Amino acid sequence: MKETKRKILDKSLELFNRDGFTTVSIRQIASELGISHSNLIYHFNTKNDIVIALHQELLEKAITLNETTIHHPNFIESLFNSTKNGFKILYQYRFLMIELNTILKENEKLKHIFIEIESIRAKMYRIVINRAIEEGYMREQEYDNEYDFFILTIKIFSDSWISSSEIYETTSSQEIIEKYCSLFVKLFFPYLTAKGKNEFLNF
Amino acid sequence: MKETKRKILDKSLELFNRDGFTTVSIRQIASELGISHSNLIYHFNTKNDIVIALHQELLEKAITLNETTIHHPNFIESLFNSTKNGFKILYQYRFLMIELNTILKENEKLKHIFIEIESIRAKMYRIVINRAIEEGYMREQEYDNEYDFFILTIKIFSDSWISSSEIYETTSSQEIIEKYCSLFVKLFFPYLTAKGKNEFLNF
DNA sequence: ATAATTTTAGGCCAAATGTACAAAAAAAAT
DNA sequence: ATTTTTTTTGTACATTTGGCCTAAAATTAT
Repeated sequence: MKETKRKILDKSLELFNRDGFTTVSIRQIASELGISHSNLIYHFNTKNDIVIALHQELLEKAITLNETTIHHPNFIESLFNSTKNGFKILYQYRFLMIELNTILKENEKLKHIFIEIESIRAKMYRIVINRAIEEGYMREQEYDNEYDFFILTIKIFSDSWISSSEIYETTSSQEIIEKYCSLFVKLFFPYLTAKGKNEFLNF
Repeated sequence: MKETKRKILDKSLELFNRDGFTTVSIRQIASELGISHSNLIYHFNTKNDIVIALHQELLEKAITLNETTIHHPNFIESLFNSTKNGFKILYQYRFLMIELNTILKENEKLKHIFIEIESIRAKMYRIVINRAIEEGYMREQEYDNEYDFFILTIKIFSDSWISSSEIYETTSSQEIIEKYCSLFVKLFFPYLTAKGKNEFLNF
């Protein structure tokens, strides 16, 4: 990637995370970089193009992560690790989640991509849960579609923990990620078997 | 309340919900009402003042609701009903939740109010859960602070189901509210006792 | 070395927004 | 009836923003 393009993406991410996507203008980004706004527009026509590029980056990082952690033998350990890594990456691009609705509203293209990915994620969770049941870590459903609802809950949590932390938390990024990470994995606890709960609490 | 003031609040709510808080300007609200923007400013100096007034309205409705439903004898029934009513009211003011971070970022006053209320809500949930345990509807904690974490989860869900629905759902308001309401109460299911689960599934 | 292409800068325009002020119109008080 | 107060309007200004066009500078290709 061209150096200027790279610099634009880095600075945009920094400013979006710091001041919010909506309030930061293309001109501000250019100004903070010490380049002309025309130059910035030459590389990215609109703010939306920048977001799409940043989102693409996030995606690639997430995919890389997935490939390295998916074939982990132990369910509990794998749950803890992949959550932590996933949360870390997401937090680097937190402006995306904080103003998700606004961003998707004016960016139909990104919205499609986003929904598509969420659907894939849901299927992946379904597979993971099924395997956890087979291996005796999670219990069977106690009513129809119980785990479909659970996956929906997970989805909502994943999409919104960053927004929530932005409002209520005042500690460091590190601590925030750990707190919500821990909260996320605890969502699974009540669905674990005795064996699963045991391993969980030992962690 | 003065008639004009009332009309401004109603129209603002309508436009904020429809087009998003950030994109709607004071001038647009005035224009849609057929009054001069100077007149609008006479009543509400800034958009933030309008939000605060709307939030106040939401609050008053929520408090009224609370007073009428809090002393319900049956835990399960009370959970279902108060959730449904609460969700309905919140959905009327959905723009608040959809752009919560943006709104609170530029409105320190509202942020304090919001955090204060959330803290009260958390305490209320704690009381409700304790009573549910005493009455044999919910099980005891299986590890330290389990219910504190659960309450945090509830809080995050309550703050974000509307944002999520805005992205993924295409059905009617009615159906959306019912869906997420049902999802919310299901969060409690794994923590119920056999007695609780039984009553729950009968509902 | 020169031509072609890519990258960068500067300036200008139109639209939108918040802010401020003065004056008209309406309503209320005396 | 006429003052006073409240409500409403019109207008003008400064700022910001995105969009567009042209030219200069830098880089690359021939």
